[in-house]
Amino acid sequence: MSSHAHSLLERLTEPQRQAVEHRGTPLLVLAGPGSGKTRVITHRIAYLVACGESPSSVLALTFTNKAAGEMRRRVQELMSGHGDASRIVAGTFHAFGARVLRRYAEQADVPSDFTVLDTDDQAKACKQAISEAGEGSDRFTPNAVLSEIGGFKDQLLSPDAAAAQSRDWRARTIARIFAAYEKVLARSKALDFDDLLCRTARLLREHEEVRELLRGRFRNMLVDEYQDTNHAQFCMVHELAREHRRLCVVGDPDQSIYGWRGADLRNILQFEQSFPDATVIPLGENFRSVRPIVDAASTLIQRNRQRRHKELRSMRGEGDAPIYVRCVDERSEALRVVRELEAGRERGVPWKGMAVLYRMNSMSRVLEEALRRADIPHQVVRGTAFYDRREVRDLVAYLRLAANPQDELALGRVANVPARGLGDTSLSRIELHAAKRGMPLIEALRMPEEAGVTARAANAARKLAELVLAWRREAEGSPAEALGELVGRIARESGLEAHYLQEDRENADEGESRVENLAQVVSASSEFVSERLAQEAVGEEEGVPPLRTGLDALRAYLERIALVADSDAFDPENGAVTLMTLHAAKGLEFPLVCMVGLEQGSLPHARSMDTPGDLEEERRLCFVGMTRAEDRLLLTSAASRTMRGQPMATIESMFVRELPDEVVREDTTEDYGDDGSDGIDAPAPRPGGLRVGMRVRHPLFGVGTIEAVSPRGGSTALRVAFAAVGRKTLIQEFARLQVIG
DNA sequence: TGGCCGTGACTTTTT
DNA sequence: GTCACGGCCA
Repeated sequence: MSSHAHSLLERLTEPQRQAVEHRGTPLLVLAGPGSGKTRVITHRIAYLVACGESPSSVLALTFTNKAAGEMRRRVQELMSGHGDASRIVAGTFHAFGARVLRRYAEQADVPSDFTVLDTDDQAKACKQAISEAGEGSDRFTPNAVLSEIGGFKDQLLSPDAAAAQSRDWRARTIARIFAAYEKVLARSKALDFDDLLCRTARLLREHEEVRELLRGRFRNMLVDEYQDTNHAQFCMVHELAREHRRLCVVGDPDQSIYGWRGADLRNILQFEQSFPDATVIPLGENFRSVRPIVDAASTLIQRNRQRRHKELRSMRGEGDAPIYVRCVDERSEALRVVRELEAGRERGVPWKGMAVLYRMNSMSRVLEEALRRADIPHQVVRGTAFYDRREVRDLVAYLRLAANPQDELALGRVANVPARGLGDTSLSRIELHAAKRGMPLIEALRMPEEAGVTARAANAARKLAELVLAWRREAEGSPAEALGELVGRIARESGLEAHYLQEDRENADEGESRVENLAQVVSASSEFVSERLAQEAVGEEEGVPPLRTGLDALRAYLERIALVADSDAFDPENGAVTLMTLHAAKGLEFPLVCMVGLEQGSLPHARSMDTPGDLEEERRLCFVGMTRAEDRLLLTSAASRTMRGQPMATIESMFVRELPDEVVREDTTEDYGDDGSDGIDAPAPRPGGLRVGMRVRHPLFGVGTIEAVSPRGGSTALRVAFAAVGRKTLIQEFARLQVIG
């Protein structure tokens, strides 16, 4: 063994070392939270290479780009010159699938220059398919259909196969819509995210020569977050690894929280059935959290039936027990959180070491408001990422058109953005005409008269087609370096820039400017290209074709943004408290964590309370949240929570009762809204609770006396005489008045 | 064609 | 409460 290989085994615990060293049979590492999962994977890769395996024989699959990037970075560090880390293939399942499909496009029966649809286009394509199948979207909502189509794809079923196994009318209809959907995608030369997996799995299953080539190349496989794999991903892994069986998967069934997205827990629970001579190594030592936090989370998760037994032990020793508080309402809850964060700050925890977690994005609002009032710097990890914003997607749609003028979905999105007189009626007329004549839509746009549209629409259509084709020519004729200029030109000539400039002006308080976001796309594209060209110069990323023309660059950039969601935008270096959903928190850790909304209906969520399997997933979600905390964990619930504008009495989460007695139940009678400070956050009085003569406190005006109460429209107007500012008329529902005394 | 208004729906969302 | 979509009217 080389000394470098030897040194890699130092500073690992015994089970970690076993997992790194193990050879010869498939390996399942059951890695509890904070047990050094990433450490094991990265050390294992570096160790394999140090023992003489070629870096290019290593394939490491992850779910997120962030995880893949982190893995590459850490492996590189560990290898420190012992071998070429850049030849290791570490990427997401989807990116790997896309790469294989492009390479073996012919065998996979996909166009080699396919584009990848985002969720929005997927919905549009689905709508289109529903209507092409002759159904109304009243009976079949795109989202419901899409999730069934996703299910078919996950099971590697073709539309025909799906139709063949349909029992009733509804299933047969959905299979027909599925077939229509596949046609829409094919016309646009597009694949959706599920295609990247299922088509790769089918390619590997059906084409022995491709399978053998890839098996020969990737003789060392690793899979991260194995509990989140779906059936198609399992097939990809199984096809590649079942012969050489040099496979190491790492995961934790207790942290499987994506069942609703198709993750199949059986993949990890029944690993030994799929790979009969498998070895299993549990990692139960937790190096992240203090003992009472680990114990509380562990007690909770033991209620689940669908799990593999694993003792969790804190290696950090004693610390504060988690605290649970039942608050009056969500505002009071938010204030309790604020108090906790401020106390943490006083103990020396930096803001960035704190997180507030919730089940639903809609719960962030009240928290944001409270943190803003308390002047606590914070960032919300949003559901809608940069590339999800309207203006960005509009520009991206134009870019896609330039790359692929046949992209009907992109065209449909921006044909009339900004408004150019080419509305739905004319567009569908032209679409119909194109379909009849069997010509690409872009060609039909150039001769709109044939479709019989108004002169205004015809003019707009022709201009649009000419624009798109001109961009396309420029893309082909310009060097890759000039991508930024091309993107800038498209932003300008499409009219988007002027359009959003106008909108920015009218909407000064949008917070951030849409035009600025467009400019960000321009700079992001040009940064992307220079990065890629720099990599090419040093010969990194083998097997990826070099970028020559602007068109190559444009395609590569589009692929990147299709496959890179930007939860990657989460920046832990930012000196701010992080607000995010429990799902988004997976894989992260913070010294101080607040988890809000522990109520029946929120956690567990109302839609997941009735079936035992779903309920267990909710419990795992709670487990994941709790185990993010290193030193201190605050759990809260609100006795009353406003949902859909209505205040509703809530029932404490069943998970609270499942926690051990050691968890401190804090005094619940305390009202954080009535702490005598400025009264800003006092809960509003119940309607009708105010009477003439009452003394009240207003956040801005101070203390006063109610002089009159009168109904006005649907609300109640109050005349209040304030000591400091005199008489004011206030609307009761909006003025957060607090009754004194 | 396009804008405005009313209705309904509304977990989570690695790619 | 908020957002998105569909229908209706100018």
